[in-house]
Amino acid sequence: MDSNVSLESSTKQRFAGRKITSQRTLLLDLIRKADGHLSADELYRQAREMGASLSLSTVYRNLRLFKKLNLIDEHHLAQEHHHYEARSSTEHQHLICLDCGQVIEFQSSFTKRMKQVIRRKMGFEITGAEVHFMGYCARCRPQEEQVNTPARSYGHD
Amino acid sequence: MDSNVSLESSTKQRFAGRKITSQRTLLLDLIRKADGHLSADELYRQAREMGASLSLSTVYRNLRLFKKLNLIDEHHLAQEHHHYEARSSTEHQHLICLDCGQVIEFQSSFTKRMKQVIRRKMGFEITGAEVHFMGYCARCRPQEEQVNTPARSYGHD
DNA sequence: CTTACTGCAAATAGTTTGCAAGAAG
DNA sequence: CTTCTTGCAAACTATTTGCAGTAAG
Repeated sequence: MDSNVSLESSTKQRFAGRKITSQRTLLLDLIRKADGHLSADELYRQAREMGASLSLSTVYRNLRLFKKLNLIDEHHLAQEHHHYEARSSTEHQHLICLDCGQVIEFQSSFTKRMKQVIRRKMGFEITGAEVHFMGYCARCRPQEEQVNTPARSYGHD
Repeated sequence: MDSNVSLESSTKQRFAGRKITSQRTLLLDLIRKADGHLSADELYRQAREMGASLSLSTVYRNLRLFKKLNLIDEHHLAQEHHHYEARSSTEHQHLICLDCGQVIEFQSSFTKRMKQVIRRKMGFEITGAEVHFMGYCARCRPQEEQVNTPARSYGHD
């Protein structure tokens, strides 16, 4: 299955015929080195802090390009703006704490299996997944058990 | 028994002390009757078509309220705007076709199980989930097995 | 040289907010 | 009557685009 992975290939190949500009190289580098997910604005700021000369439009334009070339993934987390991260071989999901706002990554084989089932049962060919769980992390979780919780009648757990 | 189906309770209870306005009643009705997910704008348009007098801000304000009261769920699909739908007892996930744009709902017990595992393993209390799979539906799926070809009109930029 | 890329500013899309008028309780 | 809600317009945030100048190939 790894026969066609090109994430590590040369810069030339990366951009598939497009021109290699300092902005593109830097942006992709920053995304790859970031350990989490970045917003367009965070990315822009980081680039400027490194002394690079580029504009926010360039950031957006290139994010779109990278996405099209499958170099990065775009996530629609529970926030107003998007987040981007380098496409990696290890697929993962996100836990979002509604209190402290942190985003925790986790892995689960469920997603992979779910995809298989969907392809078989519905003929839907899945190319990308976004799995987000919202809730409260161990630290922010309320201690006491609510008695009259109105919003949790999902066939119990 | 805790199986209070609060979704069907009286209008008074619904808004938890807030005032009951014609706009609120209509909006919630429309959301409940819609079989899919609506955007704020679609909802606004539908309401206007029914002759109702309301503004887009009112739609947004009330969507926010309904969300807070757990009457509806907000989804961040792979689009620029949000989608809303009545909170229902049957939890479901979304398949989004990147070609024709349709959003298909499906159910899977995987999600429920994943949530259990996460709570046990990570102590993360999950209150809401968004599971989206992007890809190509049976109709739009290319016949040939081109998985890695970015395919289709890449035009430029 | 040629064509694609960038920066800037202006344009959009989606959503929020301040304030005065109006409706619910 | 009092308080909450609405409508309108203006504000805001995230993102896109037109155009002329600039850099990559």
